[in-house]
Amino acid sequence: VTESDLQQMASALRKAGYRLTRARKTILRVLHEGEKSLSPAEIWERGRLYYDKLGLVTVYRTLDTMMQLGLVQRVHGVHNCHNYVSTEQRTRHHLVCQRCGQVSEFTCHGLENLIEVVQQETGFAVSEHVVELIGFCAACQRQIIEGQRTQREVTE
Amino acid sequence: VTESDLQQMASALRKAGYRLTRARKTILRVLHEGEKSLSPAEIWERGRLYYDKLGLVTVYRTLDTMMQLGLVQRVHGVHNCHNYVSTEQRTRHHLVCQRCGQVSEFTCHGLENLIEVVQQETGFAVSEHVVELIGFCAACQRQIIEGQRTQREVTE
DNA sequence: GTACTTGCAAATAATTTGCAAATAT
DNA sequence: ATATTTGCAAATTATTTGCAAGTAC
Repeated sequence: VTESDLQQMASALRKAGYRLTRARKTILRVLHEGEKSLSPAEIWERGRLYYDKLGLVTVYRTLDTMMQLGLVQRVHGVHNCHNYVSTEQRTRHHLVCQRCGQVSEFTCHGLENLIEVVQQETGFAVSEHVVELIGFCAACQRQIIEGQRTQREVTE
Repeated sequence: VTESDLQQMASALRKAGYRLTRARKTILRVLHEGEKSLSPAEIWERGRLYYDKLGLVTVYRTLDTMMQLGLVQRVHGVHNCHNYVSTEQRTRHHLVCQRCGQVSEFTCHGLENLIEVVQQETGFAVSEHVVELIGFCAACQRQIIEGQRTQREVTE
């Protein structure tokens, strides 16, 4: 999450022939600094702190183009599938905290093997994959335990 | 995809204290015979062939309760995340054809190991996962090749 | 200067809620 | 008999489109 990452994403837009407008820079920035995945509405909300004229429609349109360029990815929770994160690395493997929403990435060993086996067995040609682990991050686990303790104290 | 599977799902509803209504039986049946994942609107459309008074709202509500009971699962395509399939087995691993929409399941060897490693490394407690492979089924691969051949014949 | 982009308003699509009538047990 | 469930209409929410004004290059 460095400044140069941001530059890189900006130049990817430029290379593809898109103009580097204030709205797009704002959206890039918001996605970039977000440690968790964000809905279009949330991106809009945060973006207006930097650029108060930003329109929600522009957020939708920009997310579309950025998806096409592979600069952002959709995050598929068990329920919510409409959040986005910026593609920092090329790994497509998200670890999603179902309490605080934090999204981190993990390296997924052995997936290539699995894909190979499945292709052999089924005749499928696999071109994409969605792999997400959903659970509770370390911090939230601690807070949940705290909460239980507090509750017990109150109840008794 | 047998008749007794259907019975089983029906009795799961009953056990959870839900009534076995005509609408619910219809929705179960549609999901059950569907080889591919279906959107709420598609389920409604197919369901009305069996029960013409079926309401779309009921489809939404029934899908909610069936999700809660684990009788259906959402299928997360790269774009579309609002389709459902019935949970025949307990595997949560879908192989999705991006051309014809067919959903099949595959056995996912080695995932437990991966989850274990990630938990160790990150302190995350993983409780759910979404693993989907997206690509082209064998039949669609053949048809694509056919199509190219035909096109070439036409062009030349 | 000009083509691309924006933001608004309005249109469309998707999902949820309130409630009287219907029905499963 | 009665509590649950339904289906309709209406409300809400999410997303897309048309278009004149604005802006990056």
